[in-house]
Amino acid sequence: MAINYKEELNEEQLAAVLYNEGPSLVIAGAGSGKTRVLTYKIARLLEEGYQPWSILALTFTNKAANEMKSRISRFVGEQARQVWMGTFHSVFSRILRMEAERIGFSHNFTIYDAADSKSLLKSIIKEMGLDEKNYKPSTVQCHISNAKNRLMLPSAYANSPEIRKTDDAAKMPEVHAIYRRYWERCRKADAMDFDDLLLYTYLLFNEHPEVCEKYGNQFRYVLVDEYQDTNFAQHSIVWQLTNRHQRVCVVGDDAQSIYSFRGANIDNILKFTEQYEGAKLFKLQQNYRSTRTIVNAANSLIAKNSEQIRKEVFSEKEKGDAIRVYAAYSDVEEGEIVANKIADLHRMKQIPYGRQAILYRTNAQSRIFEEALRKRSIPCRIYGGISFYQRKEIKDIVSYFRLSVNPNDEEAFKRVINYPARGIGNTTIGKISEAAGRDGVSLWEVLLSPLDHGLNVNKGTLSKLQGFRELISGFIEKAETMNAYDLGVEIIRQSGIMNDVKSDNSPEGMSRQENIDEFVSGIHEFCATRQEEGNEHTTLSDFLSEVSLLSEMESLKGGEEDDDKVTLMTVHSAKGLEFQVVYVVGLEENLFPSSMAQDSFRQMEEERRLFYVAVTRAEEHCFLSFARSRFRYGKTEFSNPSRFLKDIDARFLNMPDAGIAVNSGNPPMGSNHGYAGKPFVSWRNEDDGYNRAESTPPWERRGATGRNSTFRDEEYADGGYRSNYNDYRRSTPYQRTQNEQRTRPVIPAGMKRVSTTPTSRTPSAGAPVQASLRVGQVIEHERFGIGEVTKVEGSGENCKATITFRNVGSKQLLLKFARFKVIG
DNA sequence: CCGATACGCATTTTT
DNA sequence: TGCGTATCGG
Repeated sequence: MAINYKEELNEEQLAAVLYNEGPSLVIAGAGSGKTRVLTYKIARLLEEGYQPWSILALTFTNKAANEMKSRISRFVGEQARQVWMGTFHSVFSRILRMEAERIGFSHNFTIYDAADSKSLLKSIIKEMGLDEKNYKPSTVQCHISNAKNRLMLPSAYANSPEIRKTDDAAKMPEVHAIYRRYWERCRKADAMDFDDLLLYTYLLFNEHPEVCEKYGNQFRYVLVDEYQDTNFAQHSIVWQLTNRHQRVCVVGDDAQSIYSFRGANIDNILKFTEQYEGAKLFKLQQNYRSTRTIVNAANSLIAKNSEQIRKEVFSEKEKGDAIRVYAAYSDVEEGEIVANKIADLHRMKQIPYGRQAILYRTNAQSRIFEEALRKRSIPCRIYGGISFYQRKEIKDIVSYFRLSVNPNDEEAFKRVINYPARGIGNTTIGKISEAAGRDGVSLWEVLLSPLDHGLNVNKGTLSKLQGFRELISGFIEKAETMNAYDLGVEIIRQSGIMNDVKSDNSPEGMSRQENIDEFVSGIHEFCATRQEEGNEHTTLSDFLSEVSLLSEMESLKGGEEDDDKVTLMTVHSAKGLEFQVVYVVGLEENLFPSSMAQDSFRQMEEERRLFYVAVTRAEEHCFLSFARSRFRYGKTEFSNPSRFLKDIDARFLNMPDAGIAVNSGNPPMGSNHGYAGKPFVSWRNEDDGYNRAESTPPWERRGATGRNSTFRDEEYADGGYRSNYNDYRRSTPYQRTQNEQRTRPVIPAGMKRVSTTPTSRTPSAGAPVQASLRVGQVIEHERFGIGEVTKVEGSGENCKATITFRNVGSKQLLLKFARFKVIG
């Protein structure tokens, strides 16, 4: 497919795409087509003759990687599959698995998630006899994580006077010792935590120059998305790979750096042109997303920050409405106001629920909005909460899997040795741990030869341990050859998990059962996909190495985007998204900006960037709101409107009329006579321009008197929307996932579902018509959707077709296994 | 080894 | 307040 770059890109985008004379930094303002530049640039490189596998494109999320992959495959077809594209963690874990032996790990090393590493730290703190009041696992974890992000090994940590001083001051002088032990324990367990994936990559490249050279040569061009979110380790690895050839392009927006609490270092992007001398700077400043008002408002806000790369983001879209600010008495009223507005826009302006989003600073705020929406029968989807793989029942199963692939995995071992209950209690586990620690071996090795390691337990216990050992040994043996799905099912049965869960008929038990079913389907689907792509065999190890870096079941989720629900999420998780209407709520001091940021300049600037991200998510309408009182930590707290409301130029705001506050600041505690319970907020008439707002926010004007509520006539004009009550599905906490309350996937007509229930797969189920597939035909695949056949190879059993799908890009499918129907 | 009760704590979280 | 963890009793 020929790409008309000139036609499809603006001047700056084009320049950034075409530039290939050295390193480049693309500063991409919000909504300025950053992903567009990256994808066109990769397409261009391929056109110029770069081999797909010589291009490395790094992102932070799987979602971003998948998105880019599918966009690129629309240009270049199946070549896109060979481009090295993925998250830092997934790309480098792939490399680490290939090179594991060089750094003392095995190919099958485990990846510890945050919970695993926290649990390990907890055990270590306990073993060391440290005061658990002073040494909170999460704090220690944070220190260690920071150290790793800065490429600091235990020895360097222990030898750094500054760090030791800080730790001493924090009453945690022994963190260096914990770190060292933690490091060793991970190695014994053949496990890496998330930070290790980066740190060990760095070490691998650093200690094995030939390996570094190998990959440096292979990746002739490296691109990085969201560079403002990189930490020092990531920055350093990119440098290791590119410092020789300097063919690197990083894209990001310093104004959207909101992850410093995770180690992101804004200096990486601010100082990029210093590190890469002569790097060319491109600025994408035209915003294609939002109205001029929204863009200008956001500009005026971010201008209040001091550290940033200068840029002027502009929009050529319509002017749009002023940003309205809603003042509410209470959190509950804030919820009602927003819910009413949503209903209003839905009814009066036909704005779908699915294009409206409520963004808040903290997850705790979601509940009020959820309830307000439910009262109005407005469907919503709440993001946040624990992800699928963090659920206990899933983690338990995954732990068995992990153990079957890597029996030295200490956390998995401890998790399942007595689940389901088999009479091996804490005392016994303690003895095993002790023996393992004493002899410097893994728990599993103690189990293999308990006598050699002086394990002192009674006969009964010993035989129980033998039982567990044999159970796992059986799995280990099978893991090498058996298919992941078959073995997975076997493990769930034989371990006793199946029985345990089946015996629980409580609602929670049923939910667990469903999750397990879904997980099993997921494994099945994973194997089926791999098979269709031509991989004969999928082992548990294959499954684990992909799945341990997924937070959701992204890989197998059918598009559920189509259902019309209001989105509720934190501002952090909204980064990268856009909505026609955005409500940024809870704009109060000590909430947004967070109370944690109050005494730090840098953190306050980050909060402001966070607010900037929130506002720039809006395409057409942006609403801001705050509540004067809020129920928090068991009592009602009063608060002041956020300083950020004053940071936006008043020209772009539509403030509530006078009379919000009796006085500026907090109403008298406990005696809110005069306005308690009354809806007092009055709004201006419909948005019609900027210039009415006054420079002093009304709540700061002294002596203003309240006009009584006129807001009902506008906000509660809710006519018909109570009728569809039944459409709304109540969400209960345990149904909440990172992605929503899930609904059963819809099975497209004419195709059999492969894996709703694992047992539903019969030999004949959905057998595809395979005889007559020709280039140019359009098919609908069960998972990948609609696509066009671009290539057919082989015949009969081995017939393999290349299909370019509209949404997921190009895939090679073995017709023997693929499930689809021909539609044109 | 599980359940009940008490205590203490409380952002954001791509991987 | 409300959850997750810690500890004790059966």
